[in-house]
Amino acid sequence: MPNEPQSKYDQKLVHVLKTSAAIFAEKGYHSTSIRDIARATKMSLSGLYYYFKGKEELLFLIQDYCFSTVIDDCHKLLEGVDDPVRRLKLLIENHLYYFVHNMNEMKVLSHEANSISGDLYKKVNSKKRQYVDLVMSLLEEIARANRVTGLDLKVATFSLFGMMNWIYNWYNPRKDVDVAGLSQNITRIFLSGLLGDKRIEAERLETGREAQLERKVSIWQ
Amino acid sequence: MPNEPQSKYDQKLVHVLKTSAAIFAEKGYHSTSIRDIARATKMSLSGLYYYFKGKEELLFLIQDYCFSTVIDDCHKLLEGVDDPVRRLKLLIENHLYYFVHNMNEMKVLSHEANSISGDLYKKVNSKKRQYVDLVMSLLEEIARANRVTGLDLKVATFSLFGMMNWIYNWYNPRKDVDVAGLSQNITRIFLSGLLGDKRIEAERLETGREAQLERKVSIWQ
DNA sequence: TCTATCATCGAACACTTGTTCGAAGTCCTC
DNA sequence: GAGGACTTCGAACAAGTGTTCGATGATAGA
Repeated sequence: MPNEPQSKYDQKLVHVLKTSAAIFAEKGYHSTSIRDIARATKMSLSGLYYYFKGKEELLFLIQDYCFSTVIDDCHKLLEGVDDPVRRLKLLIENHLYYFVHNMNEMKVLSHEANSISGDLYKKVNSKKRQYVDLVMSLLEEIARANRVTGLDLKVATFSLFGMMNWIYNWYNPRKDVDVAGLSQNITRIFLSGLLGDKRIEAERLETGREAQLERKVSIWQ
Repeated sequence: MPNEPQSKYDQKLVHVLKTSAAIFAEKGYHSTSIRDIARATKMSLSGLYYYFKGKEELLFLIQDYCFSTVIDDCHKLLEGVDDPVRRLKLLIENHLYYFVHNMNEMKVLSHEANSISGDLYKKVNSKKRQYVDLVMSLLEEIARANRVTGLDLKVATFSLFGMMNWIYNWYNPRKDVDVAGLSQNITRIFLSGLLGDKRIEAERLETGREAQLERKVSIWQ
């Protein structure tokens, strides 16, 4: 997508994408019809198809552009920073910053990850994998430097993504802490959780209680 | 749902619910047609409607029964345990235990939370609120007892749920750590994150870099 | 002013959707 | 084996879906 002097075409495309993202975020991708989007953008049904080949490409354009921005800015932000802890902090901050300021698009990116298929899915997902790898290697570095042992780094990585990406389910920018506060809190929990107390690591869970209660495995009994 | 000698009716209903949950988990609720379910259960389209009033009630039955089991067993497990930290550990363990052993149903519960509406939505959500309150009050207790300051407990609460509920996006029971390991890791990260290092709390994020890079607010520029 | 590209539209198509309804089949009890 | 409840089914319906197509404005460079 071009940068400086956005053409009339680009402006309108962005308008379509923004509006679509808002509706997708509210009703979900599959429950949104092209007619819904036509109504919201005040365009005709067929007129929309001038801007995308099909509904799935519409979803792709939102996801891809949104995610690309997050990643690109993340790399810019990390440039020249060597300390892995500092790098991680900046990554978290960047991620949450975009999440909060583009909740619709980020929700569509997170929640509709599997609503896309084929090559378009592959395209988004290869970027996603890169991003995950970046985080995981950062955690590895931090863990090694701080002699963290007995922690599964894949669990740690996706725990962090879970904390960050879950916010579209509860966060209300008007009622809750601001982005800075959100970022600080999550960073603090995760980072001191990562480096944290060996006492907690050592303590075993009392699996005894499980058997004691003869808990079902399947909820269906 | 009755317990001991399940009637033929109940057995078949459970079969329908389990099969539906599996398809919902794979394709998503809205992209699943009743015809898909008919095919998978080897029943006729209209025959299914003997077991539920409509597609939405089908989703409700899965979500409600699944969540009720998790909560009921959680309360049983916590009964007689006073130490809030121990209570939290057991809650996490219970939650993850059911998540891993009933991934389909728990994914449907998490991912299709907004695919349900009206009274059925209210019913599921009032339980959800109770469950969230239980966790939040547990965290409050722990934070007070350990003189944890400057931590937003709502952020902490939903960070925990994010860590736990996100697993349907990545966890593979055949490749990754087992439930016990998963539970230990997440408990360790969150708990030592909660009680954790004051140093991390004190450290301010370098918001300077933000301005330096004149990052956009909206990704659409 | 002519013209070629850009942008938009109404109408229609082929298809899938959730749901209903009346009629069968099946089972157990008397 | 008659009667009644429980269970299943085929066929149909009305509504909504994504997408296409040919035609019509708009725009701007020659």
